[in-house]
Amino acid sequence: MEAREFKNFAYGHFTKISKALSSPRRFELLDYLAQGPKTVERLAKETHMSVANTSQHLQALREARLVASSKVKNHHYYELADSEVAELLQLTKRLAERQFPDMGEIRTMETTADGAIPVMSSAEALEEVASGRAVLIDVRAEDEYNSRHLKDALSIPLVQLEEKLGQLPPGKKIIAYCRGAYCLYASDAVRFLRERGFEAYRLDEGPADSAISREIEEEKR
Amino acid sequence: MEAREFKNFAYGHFTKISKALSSPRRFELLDYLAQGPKTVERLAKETHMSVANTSQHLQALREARLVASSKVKNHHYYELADSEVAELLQLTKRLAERQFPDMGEIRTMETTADGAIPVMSSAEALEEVASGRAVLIDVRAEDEYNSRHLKDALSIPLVQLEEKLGQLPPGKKIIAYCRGAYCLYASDAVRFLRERGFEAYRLDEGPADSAISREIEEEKR
DNA sequence: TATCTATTCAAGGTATTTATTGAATAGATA
DNA sequence: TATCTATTCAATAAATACCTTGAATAGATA
Repeated sequence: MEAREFKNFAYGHFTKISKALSSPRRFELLDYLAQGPKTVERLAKETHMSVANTSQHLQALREARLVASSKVKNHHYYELADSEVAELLQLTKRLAERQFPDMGEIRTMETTADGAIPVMSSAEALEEVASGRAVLIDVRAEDEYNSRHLKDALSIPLVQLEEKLGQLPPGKKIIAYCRGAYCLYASDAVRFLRERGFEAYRLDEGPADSAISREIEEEKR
Repeated sequence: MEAREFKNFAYGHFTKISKALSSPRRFELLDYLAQGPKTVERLAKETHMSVANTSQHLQALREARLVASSKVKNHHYYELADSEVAELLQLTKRLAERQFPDMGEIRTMETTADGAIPVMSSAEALEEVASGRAVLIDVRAEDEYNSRHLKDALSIPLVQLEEKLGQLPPGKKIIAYCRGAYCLYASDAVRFLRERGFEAYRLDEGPADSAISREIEEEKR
Protein backbone atom coordinates (compact mmCIF):
# COMPACT_ATOMS: atom_id res chain seq x y z
CA MET A 1 0.00 0.00 0.00
CA GLU A 2 1.45 3.34 -1.04
CA ALA A 3 1.81 6.24 1.33
CA ARG A 4 -0.90 8.35 -0.31
CA GLU A 5 -3.25 5.39 -0.48
CA PHE A 6 -2.60 4.62 3.17
CA LYS A 7 -3.42 8.17 4.22
CA ASN A 8 -6.57 8.28 2.16
CA PHE A 9 -7.64 5.05 3.75
CA ALA A 10 -6.96 6.25 7.29
CA TYR A 11 -8.29 9.80 7.03
CA GLY A 12 -11.21 8.61 4.92
CA HIS A 13 -12.29 6.38 7.77
CA PHE A 14 -11.85 9.04 10.44
CA THR A 15 -13.96 11.49 8.54
CA LYS A 16 -16.77 9.01 8.08
CA ILE A 17 -17.40 9.64 11.74
CA SER A 18 -17.34 13.42 11.58
CA LYS A 19 -19.25 13.53 8.32
CA ALA A 20 -22.07 11.61 9.93
CA LEU A 21 -22.03 14.09 12.81
CA SER A 22 -21.98 17.10 10.54
CA SER A 23 -25.68 17.44 9.82
CA PRO A 24 -27.76 19.28 12.45
CA ARG A 25 -30.57 16.77 11.97
CA ARG A 26 -28.33 13.80 12.59
CA PHE A 27 -26.71 15.46 15.57
CA GLU A 28 -30.16 15.99 17.00
CA LEU A 29 -31.10 12.37 16.38
CA LEU A 30 -28.00 11.21 18.24
CA ASP A 31 -28.82 13.57 21.05
CA TYR A 32 -32.18 11.87 21.46
CA LEU A 33 -30.63 8.43 21.16
CA ALA A 34 -28.27 9.31 24.01
CA GLN A 35 -31.40 9.06 26.20
CA GLY A 36 -31.97 5.45 25.23
CA PRO A 37 -33.14 3.25 22.33
CA LYS A 38 -35.98 4.52 20.16
CA THR A 39 -37.91 3.54 17.04
CA VAL A 40 -37.77 5.40 13.76
CA GLU A 41 -41.32 6.58 14.20
CA ARG A 42 -40.68 8.02 17.62
CA LEU A 43 -37.54 9.82 16.50
CA ALA A 44 -39.40 11.27 13.54
CA LYS A 45 -42.09 12.60 15.84
CA GLU A 46 -39.66 14.10 18.33
CA THR A 47 -37.54 15.82 15.72
CA HIS A 48 -40.50 16.84 13.53
CA MET A 49 -39.00 15.17 10.48
CA SER A 50 -40.66 12.92 7.95
CA VAL A 51 -40.25 9.22 8.65
CA ALA A 52 -38.46 8.69 5.33
CA ASN A 53 -35.99 11.43 6.07
CA THR A 54 -35.40 10.15 9.59
CA SER A 55 -34.80 6.67 8.28
CA GLN A 56 -32.38 7.97 5.70
CA HIS A 57 -30.37 9.84 8.30
CA LEU A 58 -30.34 6.78 10.51
CA GLN A 59 -28.90 4.77 7.63
CA ALA A 60 -26.13 7.31 7.32
CA LEU A 61 -25.45 7.08 11.04
CA ARG A 62 -25.42 3.32 10.89
CA GLU A 63 -22.97 3.29 8.02
CA ALA A 64 -20.67 5.47 10.11
CA ARG A 65 -21.14 2.94 12.94
CA LEU A 66 -22.47 5.55 15.30
CA VAL A 67 -25.74 3.74 15.86
CA ALA A 68 -26.81 0.12 15.84
CA SER A 69 -30.29 -1.25 15.28
CA SER A 70 -32.21 -4.28 16.38
CA LYS A 71 -35.59 -5.56 15.35
CA VAL A 72 -38.45 -6.36 17.70
CA LYS A 73 -41.61 -7.43 15.88
CA ASN A 74 -41.89 -4.93 13.08
CA HIS A 75 -40.26 -2.11 14.95
CA HIS A 76 -36.63 -1.21 14.45
CA TYR A 77 -34.97 0.06 17.59
CA TYR A 78 -31.95 2.28 17.16
CA GLU A 79 -29.39 3.04 19.82
CA LEU A 80 -25.88 4.48 20.15
CA ALA A 81 -23.31 1.95 18.96
CA ASP A 82 -20.74 2.75 21.61
CA SER A 83 -20.52 4.76 24.79
CA GLU A 84 -17.76 6.79 23.15
CA VAL A 85 -20.33 8.18 20.74
CA ALA A 86 -21.97 9.94 23.67
CA GLU A 87 -18.56 11.24 24.71
CA LEU A 88 -17.99 12.55 21.23
CA LEU A 89 -21.30 14.42 21.32
CA GLN A 90 -20.42 15.91 24.66
CA LEU A 91 -16.95 16.94 23.70
CA THR A 92 -18.24 18.60 20.55
CA LYS A 93 -20.87 20.50 22.51
CA ARG A 94 -18.37 21.61 25.11
CA LEU A 95 -15.98 22.81 22.47
CA ALA A 96 -18.72 24.76 20.70
CA GLU A 97 -19.72 26.37 23.97
CA ARG A 98 -16.15 27.39 24.68
CA GLN A 99 -15.28 28.65 21.25
CA PHE A 100 -18.48 30.42 20.26
CA PRO A 101 -19.29 33.12 22.81
CA ASP A 102 -22.97 33.39 21.86
CA MET A 103 -23.20 29.64 22.27
CA GLY A 104 -21.92 29.69 25.81
CA GLU A 105 -24.39 32.39 26.70
CA ILE A 106 -27.34 30.36 25.58
CA ARG A 107 -26.98 28.04 28.53
CA THR A 108 -28.00 30.86 30.81
CA MET A 109 -29.89 32.96 28.28
CA GLU A 110 -33.25 31.86 29.54
CA THR A 111 -32.36 33.42 32.85
CA THR A 112 -32.03 36.89 31.45
CA ALA A 113 -34.85 36.86 28.91
CA ASP A 114 -38.30 38.09 29.76
CA GLY A 115 -40.20 35.38 31.60
CA ALA A 116 -36.91 34.30 33.15
CA ILE A 117 -36.20 30.66 33.90
CA PRO A 118 -33.78 30.34 36.82
CA VAL A 119 -31.03 27.85 36.07
CA MET A 120 -29.28 25.91 38.81
CA SER A 121 -25.80 24.48 38.36
CA SER A 122 -25.28 20.78 38.94
CA ALA A 123 -22.87 21.48 41.77
CA GLU A 124 -25.44 23.55 43.63
CA ALA A 125 -28.22 21.09 42.87
CA LEU A 126 -26.13 18.30 44.33
CA GLU A 127 -25.92 20.13 47.65
CA GLU A 128 -29.56 21.19 47.72
CA VAL A 129 -30.80 17.67 47.05
CA ALA A 130 -28.37 16.06 49.51
CA SER A 131 -29.46 18.40 52.29
CA GLY A 132 -33.13 17.72 51.63
CA ARG A 133 -33.94 21.31 50.70
CA ALA A 134 -34.86 20.37 47.14
CA VAL A 135 -36.25 17.52 45.07
CA LEU A 136 -35.13 16.60 41.60
CA ILE A 137 -37.69 15.78 38.92
CA ASP A 138 -37.04 14.16 35.55
CA VAL A 139 -39.57 15.53 33.05
CA ARG A 140 -38.56 13.33 30.10
CA ALA A 141 -40.68 10.43 28.89
CA GLU A 142 -40.89 7.48 31.23
CA ASP A 143 -38.80 5.10 29.14
CA GLU A 144 -35.99 7.62 29.01
CA TYR A 145 -36.08 7.82 32.79
CA ASN A 146 -36.01 4.03 32.96
CA SER A 147 -33.05 3.72 30.69
CA ARG A 148 -30.97 6.08 32.80
CA HIS A 149 -31.64 8.87 35.27
CA LEU A 150 -30.05 10.97 37.96
CA LYS A 151 -30.02 9.56 41.47
CA ASP A 152 -33.03 10.33 43.67
CA ALA A 153 -34.90 11.89 40.76
CA LEU A 154 -38.67 11.45 40.51
CA SER A 155 -40.05 10.57 37.09
CA ILE A 156 -42.68 13.12 36.16
CA PRO A 157 -43.01 13.37 32.36
CA LEU A 158 -43.95 16.88 31.27
CA VAL A 159 -47.35 15.79 29.97
CA GLN A 160 -48.23 14.36 33.38
CA LEU A 161 -46.95 17.28 35.40
CA GLU A 162 -50.38 18.75 36.11
CA GLU A 163 -51.91 15.51 37.37
CA LYS A 164 -48.87 14.65 39.47
CA LEU A 165 -48.55 18.04 41.18
CA GLY A 166 -49.63 16.31 44.40
CA GLN A 167 -46.42 14.29 44.47
CA LEU A 168 -44.34 17.43 44.89
CA PRO A 169 -43.51 18.41 48.46
CA PRO A 170 -44.77 21.94 49.17
CA GLY A 171 -42.14 24.25 50.60
CA LYS A 172 -39.20 22.50 48.94
CA LYS A 173 -37.38 23.72 45.90
CA ILE A 174 -38.12 21.80 42.71
CA ILE A 175 -35.23 21.20 40.30
CA ALA A 176 -36.34 19.99 36.89
CA TYR A 177 -34.15 18.44 34.24
CA CYS A 178 -34.64 16.89 30.82
CA ARG A 179 -32.15 15.84 28.12
CA GLY A 180 -29.77 18.66 28.81
CA ALA A 181 -29.22 22.37 28.38
CA TYR A 182 -30.55 22.32 24.81
CA CYS A 183 -33.83 20.60 25.57
CA LEU A 184 -36.77 22.82 26.46
CA TYR A 185 -38.99 20.48 28.47
CA ALA A 186 -37.43 21.43 31.78
CA SER A 187 -37.98 25.12 31.05
CA ASP A 188 -41.63 24.46 30.30
CA ALA A 189 -41.91 22.58 33.56
CA VAL A 190 -40.29 25.37 35.56
CA ARG A 191 -42.58 27.97 34.01
CA PHE A 192 -45.62 25.84 34.79
CA LEU A 193 -44.52 25.21 38.37
CA ARG A 194 -43.67 28.85 39.11
CA GLU A 195 -47.12 29.91 37.93
CA ARG A 196 -48.44 27.61 40.65
CA GLY A 197 -46.27 29.02 43.40
CA PHE A 198 -43.39 26.53 43.46
CA GLU A 199 -39.80 27.70 43.76
CA ALA A 200 -38.67 25.86 40.66
CA TYR A 201 -35.33 25.77 38.82
CA ARG A 202 -33.99 24.02 35.78
CA LEU A 203 -30.78 22.01 35.93
CA ASP A 204 -28.06 23.05 33.50
CA GLU A 205 -27.40 19.47 32.36
CA GLY A 206 -29.01 16.14 31.62
CA PRO A 207 -28.15 12.55 32.49
CA ALA A 208 -26.12 11.99 29.31
CA ASP A 209 -24.02 15.05 30.01
CA SER A 210 -20.76 15.72 31.69
CA ALA A 211 -18.70 14.79 34.69
CA ILE A 212 -20.61 16.91 37.16
CA SER A 213 -23.79 14.96 36.68
CA ARG A 214 -21.82 11.82 37.45
CA GLU A 215 -21.45 13.19 40.95
CA ILE A 216 -25.18 13.40 41.36
CA GLU A 217 -24.78 9.73 40.55
CA GLU A 218 -26.65 7.94 37.90
CA GLU A 219 -28.64 4.82 38.18
CA LYS A 220 -28.79 2.49 35.28
CA ARG A 221 -31.45 -0.14 34.98
CA MET B 1 -36.85 32.66 20.52
CA GLU B 2 -39.04 29.84 19.33
CA ALA B 3 -38.30 26.21 20.04
CA ARG B 4 -37.43 25.34 16.44
CA GLU B 5 -35.28 28.42 16.10
CA PHE B 6 -33.49 27.60 19.33
CA LYS B 7 -32.69 24.08 18.18
CA ASN B 8 -31.47 25.24 14.81
CA PHE B 9 -29.22 27.70 16.56
CA ALA B 10 -27.79 25.14 18.96
CA TYR B 11 -27.38 22.20 16.61
CA GLY B 12 -26.19 24.49 13.85
CA HIS B 13 -23.31 25.57 16.05
CA PHE B 14 -22.43 22.05 17.16
CA THR B 15 -22.25 20.86 13.59
CA LYS B 16 -19.97 23.68 12.56
CA ILE B 17 -17.35 21.77 14.50
CA SER B 18 -18.03 18.38 12.95
CA LYS B 19 -18.49 19.82 9.48
CA ALA B 20 -15.03 21.30 9.66
CA LEU B 21 -13.68 17.93 10.75
CA SER B 22 -15.50 16.05 8.02
CA SER B 23 -13.04 16.53 5.17
CA PRO B 24 -10.10 14.12 5.04
CA ARG B 25 -7.81 16.97 3.99
CA ARG B 26 -8.80 19.14 6.92
CA PHE B 27 -8.50 16.25 9.33
CA GLU B 28 -5.01 15.66 8.05
CA LEU B 29 -4.14 19.33 8.47
CA LEU B 30 -5.31 19.25 12.07
CA ASP B 31 -3.30 16.11 12.63
CA TYR B 32 -0.17 17.95 11.55
CA LEU B 33 -1.10 20.99 13.62
CA ALA B 34 -1.36 18.76 16.68
CA GLN B 35 2.45 18.54 16.43
CA GLY B 36 2.83 22.29 16.81
CA PRO B 37 2.31 25.57 14.94
CA LYS B 38 3.06 25.64 11.22
CA THR B 39 2.86 27.99 8.26
CA VAL B 40 0.51 27.55 5.32
CA GLU B 41 3.41 26.77 3.03
CA ARG B 42 4.75 24.05 5.25
CA LEU B 43 1.36 22.45 5.66
CA ALA B 44 0.83 22.53 1.91
CA LYS B 45 4.14 20.77 1.38
CA GLU B 46 3.52 18.12 4.00
CA THR B 47 0.03 17.29 2.78
CA HIS B 48 0.90 17.61 -0.92
CA MET B 49 -1.88 20.11 -1.50
CA SER B 50 -1.77 23.38 -3.41
CA VAL B 51 -1.14 26.41 -1.24
CA ALA B 52 -4.45 27.99 -2.26
CA ASN B 53 -6.35 24.88 -1.33
CA THR B 54 -4.53 24.58 1.97
CA SER B 55 -5.27 28.19 2.78
CA GLN B 56 -8.91 27.69 1.93
CA HIS B 57 -9.20 24.69 4.24
CA LEU B 58 -7.47 26.62 6.99
CA GLN B 59 -10.05 29.37 6.60
CA ALA B 60 -12.78 26.80 7.09
CA LEU B 61 -11.05 25.48 10.17
CA ARG B 62 -10.65 28.96 11.55
CA GLU B 63 -14.31 29.76 11.01
CA ALA B 64 -15.15 26.66 13.00
CA ARG B 65 -12.77 27.93 15.70
CA LEU B 66 -10.64 24.80 15.55
CA VAL B 67 -7.47 26.67 14.68
CA ALA B 68 -6.12 30.13 15.41
CA SER B 69 -3.54 32.06 13.45
CA SER B 70 -0.94 34.66 14.20
CA LYS B 71 1.31 36.67 11.95
CA VAL B 72 5.09 36.83 12.14
CA LYS B 73 6.70 38.88 9.37
CA ASN B 74 4.91 37.74 6.27
CA HIS B 75 4.27 34.23 7.51
CA HIS B 76 0.98 33.16 9.01
CA TYR B 77 1.36 30.58 11.72
CA TYR B 78 -1.59 28.33 12.39
CA GLU B 79 -2.13 26.26 15.52
CA LEU B 80 -4.90 24.34 17.29
CA ALA B 81 -7.27 26.75 18.98
CA ASP B 82 -7.84 24.65 22.08
CA SER B 83 -6.38 21.53 23.64
CA GLU B 84 -9.82 19.95 23.37
CA VAL B 85 -9.43 19.98 19.61
CA ALA B 86 -6.62 17.45 19.99
CA GLU B 87 -8.87 15.40 22.26
CA LEU B 88 -11.59 15.49 19.65
CA LEU B 89 -9.20 14.20 17.01
CA GLN B 90 -8.06 11.42 19.27
CA LEU B 91 -11.53 10.37 20.29
CA THR B 92 -12.63 10.27 16.67
CA LYS B 93 -9.66 8.14 15.73
CA ARG B 94 -10.20 5.78 18.61
CA LEU B 95 -13.85 5.39 17.73
CA ALA B 96 -13.02 4.67 14.09
CA GLU B 97 -10.48 2.06 15.15
CA ARG B 98 -13.01 0.37 17.38
CA GLN B 99 -15.93 0.46 15.02
CA PHE B 100 -14.24 -0.35 11.72
CA PRO B 101 -12.44 -3.68 11.97
CA ASP B 102 -10.14 -3.05 9.00
CA MET B 103 -9.20 0.23 10.60
CA GLY B 104 -8.12 -1.39 13.84
CA GLU B 105 -6.00 -3.87 11.92
CA ILE B 106 -4.06 -1.17 10.17
CA ARG B 107 -2.26 -0.26 13.38
CA THR B 108 -0.49 -3.59 13.29
CA MET B 109 -0.80 -4.30 9.58
CA GLU B 110 2.75 -3.32 8.88
CA THR B 111 3.84 -6.13 11.14
CA THR B 112 2.32 -8.83 9.00
CA ALA B 113 2.99 -7.42 5.55
CA ASP B 114 6.06 -8.40 3.59
CA GLY B 115 9.04 -6.41 4.76
CA ALA B 116 7.50 -6.47 8.23
CA ILE B 117 7.87 -3.53 10.59
CA PRO B 118 7.75 -4.73 14.21
CA VAL B 119 5.50 -2.51 16.30
CA MET B 120 6.03 -2.05 20.02
CA SER B 121 3.24 -1.02 22.36
CA SER B 122 3.68 2.06 24.49
CA ALA B 123 3.42 0.00 27.65
CA GLU B 124 6.25 -2.27 26.62
CA ALA B 125 8.34 0.65 25.35
CA LEU B 126 7.97 2.35 28.71
CA GLU B 127 9.55 -0.64 30.46
CA GLU B 128 12.29 -1.14 27.91
CA VAL B 129 13.34 2.50 28.04
CA ALA B 130 13.16 2.69 31.84
CA SER B 131 15.35 -0.39 32.23
CA GLY B 132 17.94 0.99 29.83
CA ARG B 133 17.53 -1.81 27.28
CA ALA B 134 16.22 0.55 24.62
CA VAL B 135 16.46 4.13 23.42
CA LEU B 136 13.61 6.17 22.04
CA ILE B 137 14.13 8.31 18.94
CA ASP B 138 11.81 11.01 17.59
CA VAL B 139 12.12 11.08 13.79
CA ARG B 140 9.86 14.07 13.18
CA ALA B 141 11.19 17.47 12.17
CA GLU B 142 13.19 19.27 14.82
CA ASP B 143 10.62 21.99 15.52
CA GLU B 144 7.98 19.36 16.17
CA TYR B 145 10.30 17.73 18.67
CA ASN B 146 10.88 21.10 20.29
CA SER B 147 7.22 21.87 20.60
CA ARG B 148 6.54 18.61 22.43
CA HIS B 149 8.15 15.20 22.68
CA LEU B 150 8.22 12.03 24.73
CA LYS B 151 10.50 11.95 27.72
CA ASP B 152 14.09 10.78 27.16
CA ALA B 153 13.59 10.75 23.40
CA LEU B 154 16.46 11.78 21.12
CA SER B 155 15.63 14.09 18.24
CA ILE B 156 16.79 12.47 15.01
CA PRO B 157 14.73 13.77 12.07
CA LEU B 158 14.32 11.11 9.39
CA VAL B 159 16.38 13.04 6.86
CA GLN B 160 19.33 13.16 9.26
CA LEU B 161 19.11 9.54 10.32
CA GLU B 162 22.03 8.38 8.21
CA GLU B 163 24.45 11.03 9.40
CA LYS B 164 23.43 10.61 13.04
CA LEU B 165 23.72 6.84 13.13
CA GLY B 166 26.75 7.27 15.38
CA GLN B 167 24.54 8.70 18.14
CA LEU B 168 22.73 5.38 18.49
CA PRO B 169 24.11 2.99 21.10
CA PRO B 170 25.01 -0.32 19.47
CA GLY B 171 23.48 -3.35 21.16
CA LYS B 172 20.43 -1.51 22.45
CA LYS B 173 16.97 -1.69 20.94
CA ILE B 174 15.91 1.40 19.03
CA ILE B 175 12.27 2.49 19.30
CA ALA B 176 11.26 5.08 16.70
CA TYR B 177 8.16 7.22 16.77
CA CYS B 178 6.69 10.03 14.68
CA ARG B 179 3.29 11.70 14.67
CA GLY B 180 1.40 8.54 15.50
CA ALA B 181 0.19 5.27 14.10
CA TYR B 182 -0.89 6.86 10.83
CA CYS B 183 2.39 8.57 10.04
CA LEU B 184 4.93 6.60 8.05
CA TYR B 185 8.22 8.24 9.02
CA ALA B 186 8.84 5.88 11.92
CA SER B 187 8.32 2.87 9.65
CA ASP B 188 10.83 4.23 7.19
CA ALA B 189 13.28 4.74 10.02
CA VAL B 190 12.84 1.19 11.32
CA ARG B 191 13.34 -0.29 7.85
CA PHE B 192 16.49 1.77 7.41
CA LEU B 193 17.88 0.81 10.82
CA ARG B 194 17.15 -2.91 10.44
CA GLU B 195 19.01 -2.97 7.14
CA ARG B 196 21.98 -1.75 9.14
CA GLY B 197 21.73 -4.38 11.83
CA PHE B 198 19.86 -2.52 14.55
CA GLU B 199 17.03 -4.17 16.47
CA ALA B 200 14.52 -1.44 15.69
CA TYR B 201 10.81 -1.10 16.44
CA ARG B 202 8.19 1.50 15.81
CA LEU B 203 6.03 2.84 18.62
CA ASP B 204 2.28 2.46 18.14
CA GLU B 205 1.57 6.08 19.12
CA GLY B 206 2.84 9.63 18.90
CA PRO B 207 3.22 12.46 21.43
CA ALA B 208 -0.20 13.94 20.66
CA ASP B 209 -1.88 10.58 21.21
CA SER B 210 -3.51 8.87 24.09
CA ALA B 211 -3.18 8.25 27.78
CA ILE B 212 -0.49 5.63 27.53
CA SER B 213 2.00 8.02 26.06
CA ARG B 214 1.35 10.31 29.01
CA GLU B 215 2.98 7.64 31.14
CA ILE B 216 6.12 7.82 29.06
CA GLU B 217 5.84 11.42 30.15
CA GLU B 218 5.92 14.33 27.86
CA GLU B 219 8.07 17.37 28.06
CA LYS B 220 6.79 20.65 26.84
CA ARG B 221 9.04 23.55 26.08
C1' DT C 1 10.35 52.89 -5.64
C1' DA C 2 10.33 48.28 -7.67
C1' DT C 3 10.36 43.48 -6.86
C1' DC C 4 9.73 39.32 -4.44
C1' DT C 5 7.28 36.16 -1.49
C1' DA C 6 3.50 34.37 1.22
C1' DT C 7 -1.07 34.34 1.53
C1' DT C 8 -5.81 35.16 0.38
C1' DC C 9 -9.69 36.09 -2.76
C1' DA C 10 -12.88 35.12 -6.71
C1' DA C 11 -14.85 32.30 -10.29
C1' DG C 12 -15.67 27.94 -12.43
C1' DG C 13 -17.29 23.17 -13.18
C1' DT C 14 -17.96 18.79 -10.92
C1' DA C 15 -19.45 16.10 -7.33
C1' DT C 16 -21.90 15.34 -3.02
C1' DT C 17 -25.61 16.14 0.30
C1' DT C 18 -30.23 17.30 1.45
C1' DA C 19 -35.41 16.88 1.97
C1' DT C 20 -39.39 15.50 -0.57
C1' DT C 21 -42.24 12.35 -2.79
C1' DG C 22 -44.12 7.99 -3.97
C1' DA C 23 -43.31 3.11 -4.51
C1' DA C 24 -41.61 -1.34 -2.53
C1' DT C 25 -40.73 -4.60 1.20
C1' DA C 26 -41.58 -7.45 5.09
C1' DG C 27 -43.49 -8.74 9.33
C1' DA C 28 -48.04 -8.82 12.11
C1' DT C 29 -52.88 -9.29 12.37
C1' DA C 30 -57.29 -10.79 10.88
C1' DT D 1 -54.86 -15.54 2.20
C1' DA D 2 -55.62 -10.46 2.37
C1' DT D 3 -54.69 -6.33 4.83
C1' DC D 4 -52.35 -3.29 7.75
C1' DT D 5 -48.33 -0.99 9.56
C1' DA D 6 -43.50 0.22 10.02
C1' DT D 7 -39.69 0.81 7.55
C1' DT D 8 -36.67 1.27 3.65
C1' DC D 9 -35.64 2.19 -1.24
C1' DA D 10 -35.41 5.09 -5.50
C1' DA D 11 -35.73 9.29 -8.00
C1' DT D 12 -35.73 14.12 -8.12
C1' DA D 13 -34.46 19.11 -7.58
C1' DA D 14 -32.13 22.48 -4.80
C1' DA D 15 -28.34 23.58 -2.14
C1' DT D 16 -23.63 23.02 -0.71
C1' DA D 17 -18.86 21.53 -0.79
C1' DC D 18 -14.64 20.61 -3.45
C1' DC D 19 -10.37 21.61 -6.04
C1' DT D 20 -8.34 24.20 -9.72
C1' DT D 21 -6.97 28.31 -11.87
C1' DG D 22 -5.55 32.95 -12.10
C1' DA D 23 -5.68 37.45 -10.04
C1' DA D 24 -5.16 40.52 -5.91
C1' DT D 25 -3.12 41.91 -1.54
C1' DA D 26 0.34 43.12 1.71
C1' DG D 27 4.57 42.83 4.00
C1' DA D 28 9.77 42.31 3.20
C1' DT D 29 13.80 43.12 0.67
C1' DA D 30 16.70 45.50 -2.53
